[in-house]
Amino acid sequence: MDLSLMNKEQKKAIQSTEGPLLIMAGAGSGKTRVLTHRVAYLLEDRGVPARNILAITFTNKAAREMRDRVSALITEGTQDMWISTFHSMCVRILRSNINHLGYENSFSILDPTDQKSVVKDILKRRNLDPKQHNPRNIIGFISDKKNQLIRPEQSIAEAAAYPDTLYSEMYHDYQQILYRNSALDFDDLIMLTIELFDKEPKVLEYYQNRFQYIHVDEYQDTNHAQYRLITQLAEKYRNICVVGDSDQSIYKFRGADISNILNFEDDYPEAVVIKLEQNYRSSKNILDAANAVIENNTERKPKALRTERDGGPKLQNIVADSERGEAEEVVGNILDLADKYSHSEMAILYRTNAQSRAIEDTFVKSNIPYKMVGGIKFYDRKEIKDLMSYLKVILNPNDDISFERIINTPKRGIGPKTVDKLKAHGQTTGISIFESIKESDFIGIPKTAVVKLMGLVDLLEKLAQKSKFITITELVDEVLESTGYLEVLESEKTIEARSRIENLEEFKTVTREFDRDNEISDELLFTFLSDMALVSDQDGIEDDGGVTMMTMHASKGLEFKVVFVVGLEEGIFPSRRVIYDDKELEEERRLMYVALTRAEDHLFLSRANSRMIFGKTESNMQSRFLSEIPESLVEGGGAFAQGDANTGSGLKKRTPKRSRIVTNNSGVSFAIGDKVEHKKFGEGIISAIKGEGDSQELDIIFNKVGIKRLLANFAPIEKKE
DNA sequence: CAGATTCGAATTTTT
DNA sequence: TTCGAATCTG
Repeated sequence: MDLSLMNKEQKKAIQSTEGPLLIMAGAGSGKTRVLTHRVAYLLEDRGVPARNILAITFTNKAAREMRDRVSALITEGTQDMWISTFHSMCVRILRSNINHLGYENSFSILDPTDQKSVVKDILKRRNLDPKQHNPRNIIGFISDKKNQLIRPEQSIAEAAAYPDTLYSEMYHDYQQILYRNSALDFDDLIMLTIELFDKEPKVLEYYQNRFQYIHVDEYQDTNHAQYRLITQLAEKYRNICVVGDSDQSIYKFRGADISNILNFEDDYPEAVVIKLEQNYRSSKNILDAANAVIENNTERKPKALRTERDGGPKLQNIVADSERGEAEEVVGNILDLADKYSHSEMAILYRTNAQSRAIEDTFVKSNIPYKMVGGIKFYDRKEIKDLMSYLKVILNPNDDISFERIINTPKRGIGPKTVDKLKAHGQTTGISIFESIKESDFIGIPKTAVVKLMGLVDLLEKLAQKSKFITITELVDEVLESTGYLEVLESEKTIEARSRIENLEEFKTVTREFDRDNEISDELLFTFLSDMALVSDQDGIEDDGGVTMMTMHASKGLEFKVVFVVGLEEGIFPSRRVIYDDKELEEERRLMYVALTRAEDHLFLSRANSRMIFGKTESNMQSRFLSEIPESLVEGGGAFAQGDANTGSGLKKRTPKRSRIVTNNSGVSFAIGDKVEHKKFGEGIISAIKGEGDSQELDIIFNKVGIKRLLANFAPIEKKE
């Protein structure tokens, strides 16, 4: 293996193959290169058989890339090597072993929408109001428990007070329903694999022997369950190599536990620790800015990225009037740079998907090609989910969750009352909806509905027969035709319906690709659905030119020559919800760090003096993260001086910048940053202005009582100075 | 039962 | 603002 282009640390990381290894890899430090070379080195120089190597990533895309890059480095094939995500690894293990836990090996995998319908069902059955108990919170609760490897019984036993006691009961219901449907959610995949290993030491030992060399990428994002799983697998050989950067941990809200990486050396006292601090991506100015920001986090291991690149252009500060103006500034700068960089080398990063709208509109108007990552997901679209549900039911008629979705889609006159009766019957007898239909004659369902239900059952059974002899693409066509799904859409003649048909067509490019790689067999549909359950839209981002638009979260692991970070305002980024929680604020700062370190050459930081949020105009102070960047690194207006500075691009003249001014009854005007005196609360400073007219509100940070939101017109306040 | 209308909630989310 | 879901009406 040729390692001559590697630096000292990288070489050491590649060659330390025996025993535990922690690689602390800063942003842009060539982490992926190290990982791929390490695997190749194991294969070629150490003669480790491919089948004894495991590499775990978080995304399918990352897994695919890793396999490709390893393949490019070595002569033999990589088919025997497991390079996969946590989830697909667990699916593979569970498909052959889950019978030990009482589930069918043909288990189906629930997506978040399915989860939601299960929870709503539970709420209904318990006569609870979904408004009082947001299904999202309940799903979140269940997910948390599973990530902590807490089973329903234990959760019930441990629940101390009200909502937890109820939620634990619902967790119990939920798990029971899933079990009866032989369905697993994403968290189950991990939790049940661990349970399997605990229960069946022989199975665990088989995989321990198989995976003698284990690699885990993005280790800072592992949750407790994933940590346990890795610990189990690595216990025997202890050749465990984890790679990560605690400064880039931005998924705590999903259960990621940063202490996994921080405590690695305690778990494996013999561990070798290697720091990769040489950055090969960003210019010095960008890196200095990122380092300056992240240094404000108190809970971190000190680490500073170095670069040999020169300063490069200064960071550009953009202050616009509105989100519209902000978008126009971005476009102006893109046009300026268009002769030096292609569109696909540029990206716009924002905190929330909602912020993409103004930018997208402006892009359309300016004819700038773009691609948007995330937002409304392809596989979340109704038509795709409907189709998938048909396929799932064809494979597994007892999948009630999917069956309920399609029982009256397209409309075939089977209403909620009928469905309720079927479900009730199923509940008392313990059989599925599909089976219940066969007895529908006897459970008080009107004759007309019975006929329709029988017709549906008949159709599905025919499709199930056929599915064994045709390709998935043919099956999809068959479903769309025979159910009348396509017909209904075609007769609608709306733009909406048109786009749904297009999406279904798009789906068929996926099935065609699958059909190309797979032979027709009675396992075909099973294989297809298993594959599909774990793919995400992130996988399909292909480079067809165009500026990338995405959330900062989605940008992790990517790099661009030119990066725009937009919406740098208090309340937007950092998000309003975390401002008073130091821990969460630090996570938010790590997100800023991730965003900044995506940039190679040019970095633009922008904000708007006011913007529409949920239909209301709001003004916010500049983000504290901006103030954390040394002014010497920044250009454009008065850099980050409070509440001032105009655009950096001289291209377009924006309306002269002015903070929004509001007036109260006495005719006094207020702007962000003004000091005020309140009759009761004392001295304070205005931090945000929301809304218009009489309902206009001021957020004021008072020295004594903290932040208060007051009506500008009526609050007893006076401007100071 | 199905379409129309009103109501209310609204980060981030690799699988 | 914009989405989905609950509620109302024919």
